[in-house]
Amino acid sequence: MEDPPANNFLQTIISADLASGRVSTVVTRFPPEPNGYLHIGHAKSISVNFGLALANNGRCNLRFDDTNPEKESQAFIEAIEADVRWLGYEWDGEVRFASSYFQQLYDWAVYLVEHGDAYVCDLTADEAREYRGTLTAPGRNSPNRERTVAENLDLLERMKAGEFDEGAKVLRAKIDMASPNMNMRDPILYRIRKVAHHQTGDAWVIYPTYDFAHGQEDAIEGITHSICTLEFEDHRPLYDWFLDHLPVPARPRQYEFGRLNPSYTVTSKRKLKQLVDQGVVSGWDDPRMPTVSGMRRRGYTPAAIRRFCDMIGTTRSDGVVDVAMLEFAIRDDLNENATRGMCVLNPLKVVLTDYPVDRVETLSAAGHPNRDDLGERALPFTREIYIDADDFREEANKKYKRLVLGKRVRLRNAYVIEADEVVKNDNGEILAIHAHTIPGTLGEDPADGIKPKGVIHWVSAAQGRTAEVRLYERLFSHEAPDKGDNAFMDHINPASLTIIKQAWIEPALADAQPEQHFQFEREGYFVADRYDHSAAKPVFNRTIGLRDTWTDG
RNA sequence: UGGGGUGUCGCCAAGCGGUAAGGCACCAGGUUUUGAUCCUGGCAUGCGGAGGUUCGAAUCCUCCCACCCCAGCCA
Repeated sequence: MEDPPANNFLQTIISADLASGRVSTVVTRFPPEPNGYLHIGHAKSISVNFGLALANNGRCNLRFDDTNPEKESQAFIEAIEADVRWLGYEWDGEVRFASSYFQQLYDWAVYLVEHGDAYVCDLTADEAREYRGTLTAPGRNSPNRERTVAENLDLLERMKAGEFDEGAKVLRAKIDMASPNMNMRDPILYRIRKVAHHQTGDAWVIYPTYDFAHGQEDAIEGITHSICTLEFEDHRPLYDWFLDHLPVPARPRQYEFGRLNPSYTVTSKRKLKQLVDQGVVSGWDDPRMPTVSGMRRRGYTPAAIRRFCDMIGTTRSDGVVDVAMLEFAIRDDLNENATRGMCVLNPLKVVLTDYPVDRVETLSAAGHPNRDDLGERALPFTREIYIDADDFREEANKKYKRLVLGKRVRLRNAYVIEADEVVKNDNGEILAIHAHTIPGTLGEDPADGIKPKGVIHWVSAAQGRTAEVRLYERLFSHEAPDKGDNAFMDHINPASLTIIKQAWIEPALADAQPEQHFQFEREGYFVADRYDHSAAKPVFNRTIGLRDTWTDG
């Protein structure tokens, strides 16, 4: 892993802990709930947790926080494992599950009851909310708060045995209903849910809440630094309270960092799901989705995503990160590593009238302008070729560096040509260009000293192949689509996907393997679609366009 | 109006009492058979605000302001 050592407040804490001897080995964990797909925000968390373990010669567990069977599934578990691996990380040992600690957690619940620290409460959800008080007013004690230990033990056992209906009873910690921290107002430890669990089946009808489970899971696994996002900060006193009141085998500590909020995107599971459900995108792995699987299909690389996470840093402030930074990371990676090729998106035929009709000249082009190890590719040149319609104008000002009637242009990796005439139909639409080659310009400037102003890409009409090309742009046209409740649906970019059914690609590109990355010169970075691409029917997705500083003249 | 946080360039982010790193973006040049890459230069007398301590403050103190999180039997 080439991740540079992190230098942030978490590393500072870890270094101090290592130096003081509080911990001898750093153990972190990435604890997703298997109720959805991983997105760019999770990628940051993964990068932080695995990165810190790696940088300190420690370990990082992958633990599914599966305490709420209603929303979870095995399918999500498998997808998450695949995403973590794809990002380039390997967890320590076997995958862990909170559910495999259910018996231990229950035993600890009994322990709290025995010590007078927890009680069974009969309040309904509505009543409980009312008893809880508000942000500014203290709550009131539950009428069941002073039940005897014996009675609580009996009730808890019967909850576990399935004697009560869902919602009829909960187990709560006895802390302080007047605490200014809402999380300390007798939080719920167990609730009754008579649904099968994807891991434990019908073994349980009561399930622990996040608060009662997380810290203890960390203790069981010997997690030294339990890193989560800022919104859990208020839960830390509770996290510590459980560890203080239970005979846990270790003493983990919780630390929080600021969530990643990229501009022009939404990352809440609810909103992403809405995009999928309403058909705005084709699925969770649609190339426009900020999910790990979506970015993968779009053509982002694990290295670029990791690099991006390093670039943005890890702090306790939460701001909006400009997606331009993510775009920079992927361009930077692909510029260095992607093989070059030529693809004409908006074809305009050019007939080279001086070139023999049946002649096929096999030229050679570098796989990469400054990396010989990426080899060369054969490039057939013929009398009829396609160029992009945007690369020709009948007349243009001096800033236009492409083909202009009566002027010259360099065909990338081939000859310099000069446009002689425009062929139009009755409606005045351009059908083709007639041009001629300038002899001796293969790898050489024109002998007459009249150098072309620009270079354009092209594909042989006779030897090229057609391909479907999907041009993706940002899903949202608003910098902060997440602002407001449902407003994000109003900011969807109607042009986020343009499908070109018949683009022309040079023959070498038909050999692309699914998920292979390319730079289509002068256009951008593209990837052969993970699912739809084949040699028989090539399909490429635009990952990101090339940086374009050309201001039209 | 209770509690917990955060405020350094358009964005991210170093800095931890000694006189504002870096990256992204942007702007201006140079190189270039990709208007890409690459290279060079520019870009905070200022660190949310106001006071104060100090020879000296983004860094310490006081007060104020803005924004974020918390009232799921979600995580």
